[in-house]
Amino acid sequence: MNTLSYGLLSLLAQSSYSGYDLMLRIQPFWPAKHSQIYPLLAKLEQEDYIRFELVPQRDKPDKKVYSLTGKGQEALKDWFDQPTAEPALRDEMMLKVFCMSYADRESARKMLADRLAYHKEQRRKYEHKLAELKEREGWPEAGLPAPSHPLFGAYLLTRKAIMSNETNTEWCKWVLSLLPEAD
Amino acid sequence: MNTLSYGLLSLLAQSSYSGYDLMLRIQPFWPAKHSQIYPLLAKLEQEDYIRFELVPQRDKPDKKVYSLTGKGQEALKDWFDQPTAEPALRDEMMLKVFCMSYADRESARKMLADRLAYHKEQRRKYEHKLAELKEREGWPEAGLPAPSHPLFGAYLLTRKAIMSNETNTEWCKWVLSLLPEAD
DNA sequence: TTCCTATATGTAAATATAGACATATAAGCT
DNA sequence: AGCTTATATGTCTATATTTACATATAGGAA
Repeated sequence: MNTLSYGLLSLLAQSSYSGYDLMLRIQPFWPAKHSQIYPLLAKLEQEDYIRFELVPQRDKPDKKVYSLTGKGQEALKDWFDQPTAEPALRDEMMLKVFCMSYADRESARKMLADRLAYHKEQRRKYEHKLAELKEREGWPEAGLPAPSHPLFGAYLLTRKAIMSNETNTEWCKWVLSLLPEAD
Repeated sequence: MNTLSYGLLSLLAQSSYSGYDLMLRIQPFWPAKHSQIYPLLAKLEQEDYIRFELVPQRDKPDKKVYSLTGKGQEALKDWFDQPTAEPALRDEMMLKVFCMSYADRESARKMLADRLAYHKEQRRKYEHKLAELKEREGWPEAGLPAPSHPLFGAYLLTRKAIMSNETNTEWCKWVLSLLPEAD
């Protein structure tokens, strides 16, 4: 049981999902390809942490909808109380910034403009997710979901993503302001 | 040549470092163990991107001090103009937050308090690095280093780290305020 | 019609990363 | 005297992760 496994269980604690859904939803928190997810789900199913139901679909391939077993729920609780690993950020751009004084002004500006566009697109997605959350049944009519609310965690994470997004956007704009166009 | 390789070249563009130094300095931007760094440096040296000088030391083991070759400098410039990969953040805590509504209040508070302590310690290190930068020779007496200054990138990255640190700290405190102690 | 994207699931091979084993010196702690 | 930490470099093995190969249906774009 590695961290990604627990991440999948954690998502399944909130709702049942197909492997494809899980793959898409875990991206913002733990990037992984489907080639890593599917074998892991098969292993978790074999070891009785999760089970699946085959759901035939029209217009789309059939899917396996996974849900937590009792053993899975217990594993999740045990994991929660274990020490948490430090976050690991790997960003090629930060490595490039290190040698920025040796690069062309235009190259540097382009790199930052690209990152800014990336953040803008991400921001759009986060706002969409927030709107989606607020339409989910059980969402409180006023204020935030309580800590016991199943959507509490998802809400906190979306807020976190938006906060980080704003900070990163601000940083990119600041750096661009230090690199005036050389027209 | 993978991203870590370019990261090492990027650090060496700024100054000469031993493998041990490189390992320590690249951590905030691209976490890697010495067991990954040393073989990579040997490969980069074999392929003439970097060279080293054996430096005997008293009181400490001898070291290899690496520096960029002309080929390394060219590779760095070419890399800079290539499209930059998206950042990848892997944080076990974010996965735990997803299922936080199913965990004990105390466990959740402990997790966040631990993270807060981690951020505080990191903040101390970043401030130290900033102070260190300002003592380096060539640092401008007033204002920021110019974009052409060799320390420009390091300064931008330290500022970025501090900004993110503040945002993450703020988020942790906000979540803790939503989880009052159940004394 | 051909290409690309999204949905959906899988496997095989290559690469990246982490953990353990190995060695050496010196300082500080118990 | 033995333990831990920091400096310093390396290898070997296990695991994690990515890339490529595979297949199937449907919709939209060119």
